[in-house]
Amino acid sequence: MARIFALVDCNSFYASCEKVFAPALAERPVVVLSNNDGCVIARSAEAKAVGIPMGKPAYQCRELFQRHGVAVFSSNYALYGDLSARVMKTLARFTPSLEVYSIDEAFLDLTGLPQEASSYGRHIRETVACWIGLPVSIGIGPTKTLAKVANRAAKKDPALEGVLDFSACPDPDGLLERFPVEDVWGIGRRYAAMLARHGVVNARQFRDLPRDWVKRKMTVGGLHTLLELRGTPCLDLEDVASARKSVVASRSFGQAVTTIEDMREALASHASRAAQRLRAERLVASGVTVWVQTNTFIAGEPQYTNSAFGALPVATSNTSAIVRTAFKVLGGIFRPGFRYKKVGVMLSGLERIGNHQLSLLASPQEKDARAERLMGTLDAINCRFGRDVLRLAACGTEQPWQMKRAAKSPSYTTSWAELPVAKAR
DNA sequence: TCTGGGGTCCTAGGACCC
DNA sequence: TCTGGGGTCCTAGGACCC
Repeated sequence: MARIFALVDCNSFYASCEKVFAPALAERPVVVLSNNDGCVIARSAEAKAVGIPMGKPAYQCRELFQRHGVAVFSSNYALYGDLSARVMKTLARFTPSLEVYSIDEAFLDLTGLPQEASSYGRHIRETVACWIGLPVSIGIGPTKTLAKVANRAAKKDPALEGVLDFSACPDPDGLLERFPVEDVWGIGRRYAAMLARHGVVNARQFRDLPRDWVKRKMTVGGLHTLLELRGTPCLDLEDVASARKSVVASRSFGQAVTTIEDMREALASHASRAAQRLRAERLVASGVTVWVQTNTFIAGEPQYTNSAFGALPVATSNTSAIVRTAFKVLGGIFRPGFRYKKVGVMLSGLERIGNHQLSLLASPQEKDARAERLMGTLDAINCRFGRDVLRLAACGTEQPWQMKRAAKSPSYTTSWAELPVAKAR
């Protein structure tokens, strides 16, 4: 049976989340900034209309913000993550098979749908708007790549009212011709530049290239994209999440860090977050990579970046064990005399808990069990009373390196203390 | 002054083995 | 001294995604 895929994607997701709880902002331009209040990472339709570019450093936009009365928010991932989960739960009602592709996108398998696909899409769209208060766009097609194409077209053309079925499109070739090749899923900046040198600038031209040329120039990934544009599915729905291979935690500092003491505090705090994510997914890690980095944007300042790997004696998700190894690795790469911008940690060699190889030198089981209970208690307390209420002393108390979040909205849906208040008259 | 964070996959090439 | 073919594993780098 011919496949039918739908891609549902929330419009200006982070900015829309902020609007859900601030109805006064409904018609106003809204932007959300990256961590550390660095760059613009989300813009409402109104903010796009006044010409605020994506990815632009916030300090270069101050004037635009003022002139147009833009509401500016620091990113609030607790809020976005929670609204995302609600959207996904809603979408799951509409399909036997759902792939959560990112925080604001999901693929739905609509193969065998008894009714017309675009009216089903409109029904999904209205339901999400009504239940969650978020606007979505829906693209439908015989492959995931064409569903992506349709989705973007649906978003761009207001006449489509947020839903487009590629298969029902009267002029598919024309649609692909108007579609810039760099906007095709799987074709990034580098490949787009290479293709432009060969005179290929739109999706139709790309679709009609010879397949072995594409395979040679862009490997199998590029070939899959080509075939998918021709309507041959190469990518299936991944409805069971594939096993994660690594966990990364890193942040830029709010202000430059120069001492190893501050560096260790920040590293301990990132490593704690990474270890907690490991435990939440019932995983253990066998290796720790640490990297440090100065601020490459400051010309004329001495630059240094380095990274190193350390094996954990036993695969573990225990925060203290991971922090201990991370400190050892940091000791090997930290050089005094630099103004550091960032420290990061990556946990690798992940395995399901219980599956992992026990070391011959492993400590007695009793000790392991106690450490495990301690971590369980720590997670439970932080879950109940708020993230980081309980943390390792090594994370410090002053934390001068903490990132800036000057304009964060309340955690409306994930913190008792910050619930929105409604008044009735 | 101020420039995000977290992932995956593919390939080429080197080391090493028989 | 010459010297083939085949395999595995690891790493680095490049490309992509949101």
